[in-house]
Amino acid sequence: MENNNKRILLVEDDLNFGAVLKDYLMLNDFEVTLAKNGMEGFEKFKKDVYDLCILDVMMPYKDGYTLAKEIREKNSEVPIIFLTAKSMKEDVLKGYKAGADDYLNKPFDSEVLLMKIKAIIQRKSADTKAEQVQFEFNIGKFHLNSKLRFLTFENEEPIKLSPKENELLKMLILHENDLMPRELALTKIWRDDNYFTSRSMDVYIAKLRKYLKSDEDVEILNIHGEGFRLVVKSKVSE
Amino acid sequence: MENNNKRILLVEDDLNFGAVLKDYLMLNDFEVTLAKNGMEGFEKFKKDVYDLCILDVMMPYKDGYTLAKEIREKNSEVPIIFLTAKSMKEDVLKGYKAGADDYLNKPFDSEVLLMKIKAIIQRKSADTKAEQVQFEFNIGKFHLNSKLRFLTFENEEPIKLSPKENELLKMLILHENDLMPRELALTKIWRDDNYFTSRSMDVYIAKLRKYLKSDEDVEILNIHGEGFRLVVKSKVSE
DNA sequence: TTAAATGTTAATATTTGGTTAATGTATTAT
DNA sequence: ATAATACATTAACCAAATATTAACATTTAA
Repeated sequence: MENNNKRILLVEDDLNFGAVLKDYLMLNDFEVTLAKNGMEGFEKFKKDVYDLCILDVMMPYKDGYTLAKEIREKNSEVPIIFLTAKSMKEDVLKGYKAGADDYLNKPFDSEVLLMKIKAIIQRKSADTKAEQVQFEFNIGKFHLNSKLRFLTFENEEPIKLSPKENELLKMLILHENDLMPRELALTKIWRDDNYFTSRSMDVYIAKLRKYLKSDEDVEILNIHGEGFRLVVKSKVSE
Repeated sequence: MENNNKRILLVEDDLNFGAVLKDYLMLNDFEVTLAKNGMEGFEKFKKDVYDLCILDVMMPYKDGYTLAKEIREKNSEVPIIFLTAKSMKEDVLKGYKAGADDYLNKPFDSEVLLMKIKAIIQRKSADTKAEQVQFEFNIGKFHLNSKLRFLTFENEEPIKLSPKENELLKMLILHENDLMPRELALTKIWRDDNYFTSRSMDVYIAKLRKYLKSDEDVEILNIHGEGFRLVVKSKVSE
């Protein structure tokens, strides 16, 4: 599996320790965002979607519990693990009350943390799946099921799309009649923007054009230097 | 909180400690069944439905891990908490691999245990409702009894399925005609998602395909990089 | 008119899946 | 205890699907 790695928000004021832990987690195929205090942590949390938060309890300005409460207010589902230096009962209870899923006393073993992370993400993953977004689209006489990666023209046999074909077509449809910037597709789908990925994308545009030929009202236009535009002509009935 | 009717299976060989813990839990409105060893624990587990299992790790005859694995084979959802005297890393890892939801080092604070119990039951109670119930399925000309792990084709002799075959087929059926994500099966059934478990799953898909060959309208399709899809063709009569 | 950008097809590389058999592991029967 | 068994995992090999790169043609904008 490539880009569907789980995203972790790590909030830890000890920069040294934070960096080491981040590296370790990244080695284990997680995408890690490191914030160095509660304030920054909350800003990052609001800006992105995470599968798990690991919060240090003892931090200046805003401690882990306060941060956890704020996070819970915005999102009641995301799993939270506390890192705490003290194994005081009060702290543990306070943590659970703030909505913790688990806690770990420092110093802890990294393998144990890894296991906890896996266990927690696993138990949550089912629910998270519910947040399925939109995956069915109509475009001209075509119908795209982007979950099963099927493109159907009228009543014909569905064409199977590859992951990249599917993602690209979906992104075009989401920008129907509007510019889909090159850069956007490259950074979101190819996760890199350089000469080669750009050429690769052009190859995929060619493939999509071939698929879409059956309906002459549907076309992918190029906007030189900017990106592409999926247009549907004569949208009479709708 | 109306934790009142939650049922807990407590397996603890130290009778004194077990009795005290049981009383404490009952004072907090749980229904508690106490078993004094792994054998008895498993018998009681089979006879009744529990919302949570608390297992001592160190027990004569059958230790907590072994018991947990047996429990997991019958029921992959019920939350399990381990009680362990040692805080050895190996034990903790072993526990998580056996499907633990949490563990506690003895001696522990009863309030902390209570918090954990509440946290775990709360997080599980949502999912548990939907699943768990149904165990008989029809798929094409087949009938699956996932409790007895029997797969029957028309009037022929039932095929006995292994636990993994059974779980996997059930999960496919629950997603009939839709995508069953690889990741879901791996995290739920294999409890880990890596190269080897993924290959293991492919082997099981091959086994299921062999079983399902008798009905040519039933097929397991692959969606490259995503997962599998169980389809039933020509669903004419309905 | 010329460099950069795009269109297109084909060749090549990489990743993922299908399948069978061998190996490992624990349980049950002898 | 040892053999038989059931089940699960790992290995090995091949095939299919997907992605990238190369090569060359065409278009666009300055």
